[in-house]
Amino acid sequence: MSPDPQAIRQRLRLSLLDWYDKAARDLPWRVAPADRQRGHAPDPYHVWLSEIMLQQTTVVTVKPYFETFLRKFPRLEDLASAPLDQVLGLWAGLGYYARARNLHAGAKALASRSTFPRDVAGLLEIPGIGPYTAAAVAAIAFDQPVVPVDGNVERVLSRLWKIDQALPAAKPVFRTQAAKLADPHRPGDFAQALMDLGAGVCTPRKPNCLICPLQDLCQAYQADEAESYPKKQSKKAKPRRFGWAYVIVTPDGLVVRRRPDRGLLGGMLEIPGSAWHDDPTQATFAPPHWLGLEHRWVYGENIRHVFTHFDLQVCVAATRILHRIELPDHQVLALSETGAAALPRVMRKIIDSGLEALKAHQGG
DNA sequence: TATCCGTGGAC
DNA sequence: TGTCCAAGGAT
Repeated sequence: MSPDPQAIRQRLRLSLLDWYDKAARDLPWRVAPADRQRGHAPDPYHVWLSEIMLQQTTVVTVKPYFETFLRKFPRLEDLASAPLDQVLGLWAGLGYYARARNLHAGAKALASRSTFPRDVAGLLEIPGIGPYTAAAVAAIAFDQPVVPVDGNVERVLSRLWKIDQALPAAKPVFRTQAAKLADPHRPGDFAQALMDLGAGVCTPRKPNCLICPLQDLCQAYQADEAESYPKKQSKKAKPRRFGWAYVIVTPDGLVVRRRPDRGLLGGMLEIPGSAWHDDPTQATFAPPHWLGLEHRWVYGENIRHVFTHFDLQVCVAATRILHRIELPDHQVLALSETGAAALPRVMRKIIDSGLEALKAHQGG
């Protein structure tokens, strides 16, 4: 007699929700399962904001940013009416800066509506919300019976059903399997339970199968192959690129400029510098011509930084100039204001390197 | 479908 | 040092 798939899925839901009731993580954007069952609903704004921040980003990293955003923008309308540059400044360091621009556009779109969209179709119309986030918000904020499919859910499913097709090509398979699992009674908790399981038990490396509530259902565990799932397609090697950056300190502060609002570090501030070349011999010391030639440069520690699809190595030169300057396409940022500025991490590294070099050479 | 898009932590 | 990859979306 073959096992009934419906019955297996029902056992899975009960086991996972029972585990979640005891083991749910306490997260600032989450309503605890006990409170949820007493009728406490999460704030859709909080759920949406957290989900945007959590795209490809760990909980530990997101927490302080989430707290800061809620403090600065307690309501959706506060975020919608904020200047974009403030949003970029508060987002600085979190990465994937298109998310910050989409968050701001999304806030405007949401605030212009009479109600927060409650279903996947409505949510998909909001900038920055794709299939995963639409399902996550629909399930968590509104208890719609859908299952968001993220890396955690893919990993859990691949092991449960021992799915051999490789990601990302097999994503449709996972979405089909996930949809079958939707819990009709507690969709929001079920979605969060899957993610907690993936984050804390069914981890990429050394999964803790011995405490897993789904152990008796897991086909990969039974084959002693949990760690070899999910199957993934091999990735291309990352190239390394090279460039120069020029940290220029004037009496009023640092010379910076705004990057184009699309593409790498879109809309963020940067330190003037060369293009980033694949060929290191093309990255030569060539400070901005508008500075003139008589400047004395000091050299900071080279910076290395890892982007998604290339590694970057930047040589840092720094100089202090005694006169004020006005330049088209540049602005001067007071040193006291770099903290709140829209400076991505790589630029902060460059600034630190340059300022350190200037300090080391002072009076020397 | 494939590529582009940050950052930090674990191993 | 290298490698993986984390609650993905836009194009």
